[in-house]
Amino acid sequence: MSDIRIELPDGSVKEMASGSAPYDVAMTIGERLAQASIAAKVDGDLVDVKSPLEKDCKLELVTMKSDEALDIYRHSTAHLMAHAVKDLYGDDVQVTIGPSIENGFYYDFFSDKHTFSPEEFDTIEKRMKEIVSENLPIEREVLGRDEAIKLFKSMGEDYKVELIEDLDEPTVSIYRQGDFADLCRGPHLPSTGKIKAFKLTSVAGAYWRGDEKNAMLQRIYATAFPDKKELKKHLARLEEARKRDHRKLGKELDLFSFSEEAGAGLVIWHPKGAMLRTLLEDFERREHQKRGYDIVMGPQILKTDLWKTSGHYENYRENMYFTEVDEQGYGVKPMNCLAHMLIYKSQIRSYRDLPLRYFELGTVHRHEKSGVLHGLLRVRGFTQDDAHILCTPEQLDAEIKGVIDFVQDVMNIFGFECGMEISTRPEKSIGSDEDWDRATKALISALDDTKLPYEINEGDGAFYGPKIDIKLKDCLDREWQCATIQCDFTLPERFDLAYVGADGEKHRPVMVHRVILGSIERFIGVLIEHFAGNFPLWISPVQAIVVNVTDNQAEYSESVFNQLRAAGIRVQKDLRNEKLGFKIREAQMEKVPYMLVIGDKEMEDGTVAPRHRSGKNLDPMTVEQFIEFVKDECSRYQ
RNA sequence: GCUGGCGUAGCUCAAUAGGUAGAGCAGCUGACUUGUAAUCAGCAGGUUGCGGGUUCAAUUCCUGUCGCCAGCUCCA
Repeated sequence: MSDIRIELPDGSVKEMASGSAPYDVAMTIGERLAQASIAAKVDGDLVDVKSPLEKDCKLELVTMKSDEALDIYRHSTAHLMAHAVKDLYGDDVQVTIGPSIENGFYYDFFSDKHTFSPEEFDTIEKRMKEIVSENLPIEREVLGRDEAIKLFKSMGEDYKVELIEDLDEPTVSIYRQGDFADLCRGPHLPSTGKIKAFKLTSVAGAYWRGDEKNAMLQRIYATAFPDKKELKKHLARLEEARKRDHRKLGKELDLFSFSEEAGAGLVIWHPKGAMLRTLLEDFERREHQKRGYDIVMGPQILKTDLWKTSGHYENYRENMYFTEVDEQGYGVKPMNCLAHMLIYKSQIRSYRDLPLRYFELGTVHRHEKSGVLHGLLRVRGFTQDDAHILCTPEQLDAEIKGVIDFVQDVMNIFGFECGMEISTRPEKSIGSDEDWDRATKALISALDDTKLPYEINEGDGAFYGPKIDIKLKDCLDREWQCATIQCDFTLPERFDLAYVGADGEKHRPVMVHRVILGSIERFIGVLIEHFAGNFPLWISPVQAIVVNVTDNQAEYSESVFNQLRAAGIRVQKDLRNEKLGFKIREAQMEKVPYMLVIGDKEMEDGTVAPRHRSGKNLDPMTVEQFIEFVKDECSRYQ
């Protein structure tokens, strides 16, 4: 057998017999490296440590320290779980697929005989641990297509058969560990004994191949880490995240509620929540005015015919609420664009008028499927900070840049890091190539200017134009779209919008549809979790609370309260005959930024003793000083 | 919408071989006049989400419906 030349990352070259495996190469370097190697990269492709090398190549060993390792580790743990499930339930369940995901993996099973429940997790985990301690070798085997189909048919694994039948390959690989075999591209850990720490977390339904027309499978989610310490850390992190869940905090801080009687997905804002919302809305109006937007307002319902003109009746009807009075049909608005179109059309527009930027805090209603509702993050009635920019094609570029800047300014103010995505022309779409090209380039160049990373989703744009989506994460790392910037070629067309150009001819304006926070509801939801309810002073519904030590200071406390309120501070008072510690505790749980303690000392000196919710005490100061102090801390934004 | 789980006092939760509900906190009343995360005592509080069924008897079993949770699908 001839020798092959294997180049290692440090540039050195090993001469090995053809057919040697990466494991053998590792052994020539050291046994510890060989034991630590869980896979290898051959000319950039991931393979098993035991897969034979046939020709000259570049080799890189993959240990748990490398980025790819965790994926492989979790994928192997998914096989381990499937193995355990097959051992326990045999032919009652069929395996399908089980990829690694962030922090762990899942595996989808089909069964019409057995329904998994979390109570079984212990049993499954126990069996998994047994297989780990058996330290079974995980072996790759390459089969011909027909052979593989025959094998999985004999095993009664219909889903695997379907997968192979759809594969356009002459051969497929399977991985065996003990008597368990699974169709898989690999690579995998060399043996089950390498798996150290995992925990099944939940079970939920999932459609076969993600299509709701297909069978519903049972998906078991699990988390897996290279060692127990990291697993524990991850579970603690999840626990911590649950504490800042906006649905929990919303109730505890008395911000909002939902009522079964009112209807699902309809937010009821309590005084503190409504205050928070009002502060954000005021902020938005100021910021939009600064940037040359005109504030407009449209009606809540518009005639059905108009929704036909816009195309919503045809494309969006299932999501809309309709009503009929005096034989006239109306649609409750799911979007704000219609009235904005009408404002544009209310007079003849010159190119000198453009760009026009119409801004509306527009409340819309959409009948979302019941299963998707989620606290404030997905509701049926919400208010968008919506604007439509109508401009000439030449102005598009600058307008988009302006919006991106706007989004960045605002996200910086709140301290959000956000992920950006750009979506390009889908197959089914309208508009000329030239329009799409111009708009897509405008979006890309604007994003390039920000120097921030972004992803491109080819063909994921709306049918009417390309878009940029900006996503924020909730406390459990689920992403939610907030800001979005969309170019639209349909509406100007459908509404026959025009402007008179310098040439005296009619031209079609371009429309940009954009939101900054997205929906006030969703943004507040994310905001609550981001700050864990400890809102910055400028948006805290209650900024300070006056707390007296005994009845003796009641009158003075009352006057302090009145002064603060008159100065525009959002202040409350707690003059109950309770111990100071008790009152502090309550204010603390309400996450009030400043507690103004007033005892005999403060009363005599004409001061207050502010205690910050962090537990830090400020030096006593006069009421005037405190007012200045608060105004100063808020001054950047209001 | 789909799959699975769940719905008990304002809140957090108890109560299974079916036998008409119990605790803490909050609330109310009283005492205590208190210095930075819970003072004590007493009182009151529920047609067990809602409708139907099985049963001598249903919080518990069945069914429909509304809502909530996890995920899928879809979207701000």
